Amino acid sequence: MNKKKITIKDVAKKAGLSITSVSQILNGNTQRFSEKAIKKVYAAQKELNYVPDFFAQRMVTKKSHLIGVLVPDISNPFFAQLFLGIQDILNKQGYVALLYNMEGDEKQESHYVEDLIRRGVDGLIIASSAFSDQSIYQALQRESLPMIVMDQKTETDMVDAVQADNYDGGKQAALYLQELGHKKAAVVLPENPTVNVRKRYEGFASVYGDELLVVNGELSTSGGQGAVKKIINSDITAIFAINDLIAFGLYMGLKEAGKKIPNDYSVVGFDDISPCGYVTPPLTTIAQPTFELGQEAAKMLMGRLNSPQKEPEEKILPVKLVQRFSVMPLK
Amino acid sequence: MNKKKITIKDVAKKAGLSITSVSQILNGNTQRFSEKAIKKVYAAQKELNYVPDFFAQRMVTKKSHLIGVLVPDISNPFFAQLFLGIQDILNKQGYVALLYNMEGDEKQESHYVEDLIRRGVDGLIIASSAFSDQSIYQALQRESLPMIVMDQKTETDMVDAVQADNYDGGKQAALYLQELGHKKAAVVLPENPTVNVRKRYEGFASVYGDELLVVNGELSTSGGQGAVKKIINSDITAIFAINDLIAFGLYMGLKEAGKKIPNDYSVVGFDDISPCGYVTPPLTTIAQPTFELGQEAAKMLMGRLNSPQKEPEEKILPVKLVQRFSVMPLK
DNA sequence: ATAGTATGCTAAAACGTTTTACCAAATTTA
DNA sequence: TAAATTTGGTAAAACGTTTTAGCATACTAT
Repeated sequence: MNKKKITIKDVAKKAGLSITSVSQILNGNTQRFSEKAIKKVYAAQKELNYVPDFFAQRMVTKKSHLIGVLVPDISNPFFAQLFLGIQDILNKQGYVALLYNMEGDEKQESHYVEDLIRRGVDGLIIASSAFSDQSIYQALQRESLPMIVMDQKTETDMVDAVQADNYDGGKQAALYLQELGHKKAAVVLPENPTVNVRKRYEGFASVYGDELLVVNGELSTSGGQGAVKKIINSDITAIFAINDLIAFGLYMGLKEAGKKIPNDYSVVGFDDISPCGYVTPPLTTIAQPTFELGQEAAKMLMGRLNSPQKEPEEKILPVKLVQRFSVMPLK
Repeated sequence: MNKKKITIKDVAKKAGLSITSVSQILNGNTQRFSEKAIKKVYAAQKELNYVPDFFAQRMVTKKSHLIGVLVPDISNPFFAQLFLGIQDILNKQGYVALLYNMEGDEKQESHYVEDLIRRGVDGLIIASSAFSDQSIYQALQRESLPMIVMDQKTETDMVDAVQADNYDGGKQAALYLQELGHKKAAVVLPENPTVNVRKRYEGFASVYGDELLVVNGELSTSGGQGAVKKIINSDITAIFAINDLIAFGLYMGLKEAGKKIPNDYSVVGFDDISPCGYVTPPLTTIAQPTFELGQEAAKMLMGRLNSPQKEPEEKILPVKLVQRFSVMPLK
């Protein structure tokens, strides 16, 4: 039970060198040292099974190799997938992600951010909505913490950003539906949409113009379910669900109402989360490169960490329509 | 741009007291101090907007208030939900979860655990499989780090554990199916099942005995899809998918094969993840109290942190059958 | 031979807390 | 009134690194 922590001092003693030398060599600054010294240090390290104390290290370097990640809902497979992409890159670079789930209380977002700052994260990836909160942005500026915002870039932000081509996605969905003969369409989206969601809508609206029925519903299955009432009271034949969860809600609601997809209504979603494939009928949707989106965000953050002064960058990844069986040509 | 870090020293100076006093008071050890001193310290803190440096604090206290969480696949909504439950409790207590996703390379699990240890986590929640790896266990013992294992408890482990009543779940599924007249059933599960999965199987087998067709398939949709071939070549009428993802795979495979659920085959799943509700037909399944499972694990870990010497505890949460529309009585 | 320059290494400061051990003054007890 | 105790506080050590500044010694060039 005598757990004596092994410190750099022990290694130095065993190697017959100074603490400084051990530190330098172990950190790769080997230029100024002899072969022999280097060998001895590594040998001692191995023998003692020495690993530097994380907190002591961080205290002096001020780098935690910790990245804060904020998502609105990790139980939405889209964000789980996104997180996986982020983690993929981060881990390869020796960084680790601290995941915070906003779940409802997005007002508290600034509270979480404060906490993340306290814990000494080196940077943030914000895939959540309430970034609009100016106070967050200022807190980050104050600490000069780099961050990447996902899908939330407003034109004025001087901040790195990565997003999917939401506008084009909406447009593709609309073009596809129109080509198949659908004259009138509905789109269901939240009342106060975040930027990315609004872009999808705008892309869609750019082709459907006035022949568009807008129905409000939250970004969840119940949001979609709640929207069907208005839809079945209209004369539209196609529905654009602003995300897949809403589309699934429509599935449920429409079934309850005795309507068939795609016979009565064609529906296309957005995201391409995995249930799209095993729902009935499989959902035609606009696929985001979700994993890659996460990777890209992480890469961009790593990039900024290495060169803090470079110009804010913005990356837009393409989306594509994946055709399954929830859409039919209107005869 | 002159970002001078505010330290406890600054607070001490402003309050006209010693560093020691400030530290004590701010940490709630106010007994030995006068009202006046206390007031002054708080005032100074507020005025300077002082917050203790995380790493300096940790370096001396050795507590990170960080909990490592290992899951096999965060994109499975089950684990996302579980994580939410964990986070719910942890955050309320001022702790934070470090989520690691094992995704495939479970051999690397011990590598991740090492990393978690290096980063100074105060404890671990392991919902992953390869805990069998003895070396992990030893590493943790060596550092005397508390951990909770989920769904992986083998009889011999002297470790805190929380799990769902997997055996009973399997049994409930079987009883239900049998009652509806199904004489022969199949169960699909991985070749080398983890403990929890085996328990489900055993519970199911305890009622079906010999009339049981065992088909192997991984814990994913593709695992279920791959299993249908063997199933349609048999004379069984009911299928127990050892988790919901497998069930969804069966949905896809059976459809391809031109079979209908529940008319041709009744299927029941396990977990009750959210897609169960919007798949067609909605999936009858054994519901785990997923969120609560996570909460319970977190609570138990907090408990052990506070009293390291208490006896290892084991908690089993009940599961229940939720009937939807993927099962029919056999006429 | 002498100045200059690599080469190989180290002592000590710094990072910002918590904790330990102790002290002086004021109050109580005998 | 002397001794003991309580009250309100502090100085300094410790935590385990990285980094800065510098120091011999040996080699090179003039």
